[in-house]
Amino acid sequence: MDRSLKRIRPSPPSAHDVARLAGVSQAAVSRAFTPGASIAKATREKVMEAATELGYRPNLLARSLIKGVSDLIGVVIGNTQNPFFLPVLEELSTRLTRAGKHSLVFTAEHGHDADFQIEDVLRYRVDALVLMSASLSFELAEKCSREGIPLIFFNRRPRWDLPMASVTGANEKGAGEIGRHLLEQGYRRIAYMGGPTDSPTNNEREEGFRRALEQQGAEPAMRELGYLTREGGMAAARALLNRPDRPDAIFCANDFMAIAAMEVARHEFGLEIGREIGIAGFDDMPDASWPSFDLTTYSQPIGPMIDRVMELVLDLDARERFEQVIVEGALQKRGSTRRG
Amino acid sequence: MDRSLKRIRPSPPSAHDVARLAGVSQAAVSRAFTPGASIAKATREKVMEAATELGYRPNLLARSLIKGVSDLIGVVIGNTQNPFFLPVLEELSTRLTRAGKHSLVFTAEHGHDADFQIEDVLRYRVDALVLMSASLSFELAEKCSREGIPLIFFNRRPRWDLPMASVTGANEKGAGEIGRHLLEQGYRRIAYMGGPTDSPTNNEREEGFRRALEQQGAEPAMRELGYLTREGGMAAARALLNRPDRPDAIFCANDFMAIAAMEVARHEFGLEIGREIGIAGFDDMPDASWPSFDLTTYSQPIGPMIDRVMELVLDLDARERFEQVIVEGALQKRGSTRRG
DNA sequence: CGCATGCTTGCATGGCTATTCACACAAGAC
DNA sequence: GTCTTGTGTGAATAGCCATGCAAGCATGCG
Repeated sequence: MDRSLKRIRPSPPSAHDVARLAGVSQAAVSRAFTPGASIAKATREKVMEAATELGYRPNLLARSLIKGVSDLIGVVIGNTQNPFFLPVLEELSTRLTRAGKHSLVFTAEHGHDADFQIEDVLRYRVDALVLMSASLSFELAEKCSREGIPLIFFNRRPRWDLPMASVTGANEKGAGEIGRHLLEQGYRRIAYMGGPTDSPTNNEREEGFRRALEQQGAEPAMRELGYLTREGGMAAARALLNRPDRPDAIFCANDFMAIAAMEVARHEFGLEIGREIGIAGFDDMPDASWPSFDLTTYSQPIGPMIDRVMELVLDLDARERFEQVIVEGALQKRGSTRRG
Repeated sequence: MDRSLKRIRPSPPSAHDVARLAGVSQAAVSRAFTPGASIAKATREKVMEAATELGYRPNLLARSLIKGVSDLIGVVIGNTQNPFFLPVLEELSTRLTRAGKHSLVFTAEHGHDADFQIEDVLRYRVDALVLMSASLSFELAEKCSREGIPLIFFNRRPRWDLPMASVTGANEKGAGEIGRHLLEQGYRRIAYMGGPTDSPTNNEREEGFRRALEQQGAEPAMRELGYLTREGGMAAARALLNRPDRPDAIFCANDFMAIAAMEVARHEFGLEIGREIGIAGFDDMPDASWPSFDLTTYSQPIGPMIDRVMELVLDLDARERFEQVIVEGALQKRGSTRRG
């Protein structure tokens, strides 16, 4: 009986309310809030005044419904402990907002499958989908493309030959530079420590590295593939360092794992980093330059990479060009591979 | 002339299309997709079949428009380099998705002001707003509350006596434990290194720390307040360590700054961490337990904290109780404060 | 003064779905 | 066989805003 739910939420004023107060039509209100619309200055002011008084704010959901464009960009972050992605996410979100878009963030729960959530993403009619280090099943990818939603992979190339763009660092090139650098420094028993073999990023880095060693006539690298977690990296490092032919240098698929390896080498095996064991990573994430790590690595320049992502998100034409953009970084020589 | 924009986007099928194909009304389609709605099993199947054939997916924007509930939760992350927030954000986003909500992420561009963006947030009719380590001006906060949008501060108490809830770690208690721990370890010239004084989080930690020292009859701590960036932390550490009465222990407002301080102490001043200088932080972020840091800290348990955030987001009643939830963590004694 | 032009404005409609209401129909009670 | 329930269904409406269209108005030109 009159168990009135205490104003669950006072429904916000609509354009009609404003129109009534301002003594104009609802259409005028709409135009007042549309930059460049055909409306007299005086009218716009009247409307704005009424709007302020009522606390009116156009409902973007309704606008999206009409325009068929939501201005929402889905961002899927692969479930990773890798701190590299925090600045990336921040930068992306900032830039999207500045461009009048907004980021709807999802996390891929179990490693690979952003699958389950995609359904939700699509229901919100996002204008584009940015996948950060996450994968996608064949069907799902197809579903998006059929839906006309551009797919942009960040830091990961799409596995199949499907219509989607990608922005990645210079994996092969960078890994090659790391390989040559290690040889120059005099390391000879070199290992590669990577992620899962079904990760294109991992494979490109390994391949670039392998090829560089080969070209220099060096022994092929030992391999140890773990997961991309902290524990995975540590386990992989232990496996390598326990080998009878213990490597004297390790190139890790990313900085995060490199730091894990460094910690194991230094604190579990008592090795002096650089002199007794060289360690290199990939990404140049902020942690890499802490003096305690001083990690040699190949940078993935976040700013320029996001630049390219934004182009792909905003440029309609790009939807038809499924570019594989590669952004070059630079070798960061640091103490972790300094021998003498 | 017929410069047809090559199917800008094939407008997705609507409930009407499905209804026509299935030979039912649009209402039936709606019901088929509404769990618990009054619809015959056979009808639902017919609808689902047609829906699958057309690739139909209910438009959440339209649904939101009707229901007056968007299922969108605004998440504002303060512009911070602090890696602590990546796992927090991931966990929050995952949990929201699991609860059928979705996170609209914004970044507060210039330190304090999430202000500018709030306007956008409100236009999307978010159901709630979670502020992570970000502040909000008085007017904006009021605007939200007038709009009926619950505000939830995470890791930061609202500065004014306004209707908003907060979930924070046990700042005072934790800082007190750190203080007592440092004294127990025999440190005597103790410093506090914190963030800006207008940050309630900073102030609570400093206050808890100060009081603990006082109760133990110890000298009041030296203070050095920097910004919450890496460079700020390093600068503050240099200032402290250059003092004639150099402290023998430093408690930093968070792990991120503690690590910055540790790096300066170790690599610029050549001090042995623990023996010559004790360092403690707050948060227990993943990096803190790398053996190279082995940082004593007070944990902010992400899981339980997010639990409480979710309660506040989901529980309608909570909107009327503006709770200040404090989640206790535990002192993590590690090597960075081990003297002998 | 007549008319063309350009700027403003309101009306009406559309976009997509959830929900109320009334109604049809089947099953069960008597 | 009638009456009552109950279940399923469709028509109609609402929710909020943008936009095509036509009409109003003023201005400028001839």
